[in-house]
Amino acid sequence: MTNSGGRRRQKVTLQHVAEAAHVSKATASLALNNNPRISEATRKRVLAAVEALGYVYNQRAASLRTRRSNTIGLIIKDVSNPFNAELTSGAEAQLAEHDYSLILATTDDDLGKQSRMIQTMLEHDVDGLILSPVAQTGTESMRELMQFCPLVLLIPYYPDLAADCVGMDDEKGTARAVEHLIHLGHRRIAFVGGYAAQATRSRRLESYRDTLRRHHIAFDPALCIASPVTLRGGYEAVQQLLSLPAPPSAAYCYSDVNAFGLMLGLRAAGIEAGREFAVIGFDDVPEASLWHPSLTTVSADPRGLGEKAAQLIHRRIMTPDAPVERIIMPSQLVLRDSTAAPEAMPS
Amino acid sequence: MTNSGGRRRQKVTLQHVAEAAHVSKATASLALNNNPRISEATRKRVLAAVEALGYVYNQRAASLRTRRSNTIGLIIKDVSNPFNAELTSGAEAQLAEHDYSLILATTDDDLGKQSRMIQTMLEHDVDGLILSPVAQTGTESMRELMQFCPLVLLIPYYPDLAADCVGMDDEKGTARAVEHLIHLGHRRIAFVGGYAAQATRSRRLESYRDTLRRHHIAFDPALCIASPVTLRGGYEAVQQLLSLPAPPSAAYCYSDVNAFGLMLGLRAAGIEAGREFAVIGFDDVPEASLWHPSLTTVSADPRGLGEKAAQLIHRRIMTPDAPVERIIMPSQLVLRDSTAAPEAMPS
DNA sequence: GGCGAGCGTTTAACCGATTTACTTGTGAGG
DNA sequence: CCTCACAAGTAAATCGGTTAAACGCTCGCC
Repeated sequence: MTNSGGRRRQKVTLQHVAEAAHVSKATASLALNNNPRISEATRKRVLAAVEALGYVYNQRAASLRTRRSNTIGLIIKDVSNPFNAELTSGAEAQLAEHDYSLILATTDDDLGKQSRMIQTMLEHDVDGLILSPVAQTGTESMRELMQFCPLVLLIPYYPDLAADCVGMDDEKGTARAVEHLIHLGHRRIAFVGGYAAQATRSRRLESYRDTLRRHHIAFDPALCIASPVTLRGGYEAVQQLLSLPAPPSAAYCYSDVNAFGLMLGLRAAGIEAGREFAVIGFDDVPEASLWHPSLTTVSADPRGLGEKAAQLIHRRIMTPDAPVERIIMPSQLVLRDSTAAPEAMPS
Repeated sequence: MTNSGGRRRQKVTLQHVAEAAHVSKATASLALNNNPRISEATRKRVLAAVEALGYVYNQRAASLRTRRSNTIGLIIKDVSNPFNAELTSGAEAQLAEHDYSLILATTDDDLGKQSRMIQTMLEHDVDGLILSPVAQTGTESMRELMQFCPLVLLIPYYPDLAADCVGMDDEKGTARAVEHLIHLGHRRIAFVGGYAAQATRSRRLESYRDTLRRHHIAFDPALCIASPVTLRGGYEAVQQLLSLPAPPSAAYCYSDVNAFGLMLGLRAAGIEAGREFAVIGFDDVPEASLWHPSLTTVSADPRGLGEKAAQLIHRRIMTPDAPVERIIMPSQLVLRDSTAAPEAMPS
């Protein structure tokens, strides 16, 4: 048990295969690519040589000539968030269908790191890039990036940019959620979770305010709490909300994760989510239906998002001049047990 | 807004840079690599040309000559599982430190897909491969793979294989968990979750049986329930367990996810986890401490695992003849509120 | 004044595939 | 018997970098 490195097997190239099959390198290449000009007998010999020598095709060498690397870059903020994990999973699976490999990089929501990762992807010569841009990303830098490589954005809100993109319907989803709470009789509705700088959050917040306004309910900044998109973020919001002079009777959360945290926080405070305090999330992760009480949430289908992005980038590569596609995945409100009419409405 | 494809920018090569800087291609290359033989003045000119032309380095072309692709493959079963998502996140971050990019592939726990993904990784000429092998993977196929590319296994149980590997201490972790339950007075302890074919599960199950034996408690197969590693898996186990003639008073779960599902199932059945029924998980995902009641669990540090795997593969690449390293990450039992002495012991 | 050392740069081979254009061999047709 | 078409295979250029070896120049030294 001395070492596992030992002598690595010396690489077998197409040249070796060709020699073993008594043909030229060109013939070997054509044979492997099923070119009809190569006779069946010869092809068989080549394949036999491949097998005998244990040849492995060198994608990188080929790509130098073919100018296709068969890789797609995916740049997101953070894989450990379940929403992104699902998205990644969907993208990877879909790309594998078309024989693309996925190169993954994360930005930690940092603009500098994002630049570096984009640069790395370009150096690796990816055939396309799927990017979930960090909040401060400028339209201009995206426009420039598009000159270098096909691009799909995981956010549908660069109106001035002729880029394919896919995202979910934050506005409608939010409006439905907030309206549902209003119809139940809630008047003091908190908005919980997400960083202030997040574009997605701004849109949802905007829609939340609009919806309140349409129903003649005043917007109260004190009910609006930013936090990391984690359980803890939601958990800690509870204390802030409950210590208000006029605490809310319901909360619309930036993500399911925040909503779960909020519910745990409520429970710790002796408040039963559902009957005593209504909670709505966003994402509809698998946990939502099993939680107790089950979570009313806006369904966002992250896996579908990833798959769609993969399809878009593939299409863009195949037909570079196709019209821009901006896909807004419909979001729908899934009613469950975490929302009920308010029992005692504070204020 | 007709299309986003348009004319892609024509690629600038080192040759163009060299011409613009009035030097040879070789000089340009050396300059970019900070070779001390190039004068500062020349280097400046080259860098200026790079800037002016918007040159992007072509990693793939370079790798053909250097034989280093600066990519590492990571093959796991499924990214959407939070444990794997954390692991991936840790590996990606650690690899980025050393300027490696991560190529990600998933197997869905399917041997055939695993073979194809390994093949793809080899074709992409990854510098190293981190693999979480599916259950049926044979030692021999791993040994063969090692001849092609440095390998780190995410499972520490191929005793006959001189491969680097990293995993967690399933035995000790399990033993501590089960002993804790026994010390609390539990005698009927269920083992919940995981597929029967999973090697990791077998080891934990074995350790569970050993521990029971050491404490003179008979093993009861009826208390042992296999399930998918999902919330639902744990949830559904509850019904089976409660319908037994002699139901258990505690459960040791294959993963936190299963434990959460089990607790939800208990609640649905009107049983309070913690006081009435003790639950222990495995993994210590972030949710564990915030759950209600908070979950006693074996801490496994998936992110640390990913980081460690990344370090191992990097070391193996740097020093191919280093001795084999088998790292068993210590697992510790984190005591929280989901385990308490049994109130009413059935049977 | 001739020689060797050292510096900065260049030439050209090389990595491992693909692909274009060319060659060779065979058989049909006139 | 000659030509031509066609089928099967090959030589060589190519992709965009890296790198060993060579090259010209200046300088110091004996």
